[in-house]
Amino acid sequence: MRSPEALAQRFRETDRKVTPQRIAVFEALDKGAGHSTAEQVHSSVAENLPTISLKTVYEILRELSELGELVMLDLGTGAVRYDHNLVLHHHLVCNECGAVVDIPAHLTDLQLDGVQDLGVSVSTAELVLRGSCSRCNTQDPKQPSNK
Amino acid sequence: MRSPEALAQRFRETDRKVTPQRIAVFEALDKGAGHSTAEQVHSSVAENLPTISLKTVYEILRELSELGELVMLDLGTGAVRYDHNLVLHHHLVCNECGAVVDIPAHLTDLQLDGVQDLGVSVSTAELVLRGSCSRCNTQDPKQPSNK
DNA sequence: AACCAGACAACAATCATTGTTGATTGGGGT
DNA sequence: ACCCCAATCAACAATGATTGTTGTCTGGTT
Ligand SMILES: [Mn+2]
Ligand SMILES: [Mn+2]
Ligand SMILES: [Zn+2]
Ligand SMILES: [Zn+2]
Repeated sequence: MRSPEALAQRFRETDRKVTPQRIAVFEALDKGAGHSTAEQVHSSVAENLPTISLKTVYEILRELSELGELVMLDLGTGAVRYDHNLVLHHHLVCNECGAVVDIPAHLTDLQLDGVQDLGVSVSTAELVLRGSCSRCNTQDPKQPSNK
Repeated sequence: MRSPEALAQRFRETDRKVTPQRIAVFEALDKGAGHSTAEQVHSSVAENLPTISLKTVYEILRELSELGELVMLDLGTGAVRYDHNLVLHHHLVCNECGAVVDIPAHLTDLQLDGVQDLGVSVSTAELVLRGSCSRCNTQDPKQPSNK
């Protein structure tokens, strides 16, 4: 994701209004950890903008992903995650605390040898690892960190 | 998945009854293409057993996956897919027709170089490719094949 | 034959997400 | 400063896959 200012400019350029709700969502995403759910974004924004509705948050998040400024991730955790990291990468979902960890693409050599022999053509490749994050790996388990 | 007979034996061994509904689901999975949804299994079984309820199908499928005889797959296609292929492998989801294609694990060199440097430990790695299946790749598009 | 797991109908409930409607507000171009 | 209309709001209803519930009945297994 780009800076809140860049997003505001993008919204103006595409004939969208830059409202306090949108600014607040831009900033929450910018400050946030990076794989928030819509509920989490709403909670975060509502600290300063108590009247914002969850519906509006959903709409802003959808617009951002339609503009390619945000990536919607379905990691099988129940709710969609919104990723502000636009660089190609993969993810690890912690089995203990549910945290989502970025796995840089260059750390995974993804050779698809002979896949084209199946007659298929591949446009995207998404790798989802499951295991333990560094927190749950180091510290004693069952510490409720982020979820 | 193993043969319907082996599953029946497994059910008897674990103090479950081998009912006509269970046998019918075993056989439908055995004959089926391999990545059916619960609805699809129900439709298939209902051809010969018109009175079977969708709820019962869900319960049998859940038992099979709890026993490790079936793999539940969430490929982001809306409904869970039940995979009777127990050998480690990956999947391609066709963007055109929605078909799910098995990608043998040996065709994908999955090197996770330096991932442990992040402090994480990996237990499973699931690769989901998106693109076109061989049918949609070869034939003219928009032919409604399997879904 | 008899017990009880399992199946059944017929629901209600869940949970994330989207849709609706009608009223209000405020951003931004003039 | 004004005005238009996009955007937001509340307050819901609806979606769709899946699970839960309850009370009844049936059929597998011993
Ligand atoms: Mn990420
Ligand atoms: Mn498969
Ligand atoms: Zn963790
Ligand atoms: Zn296809």
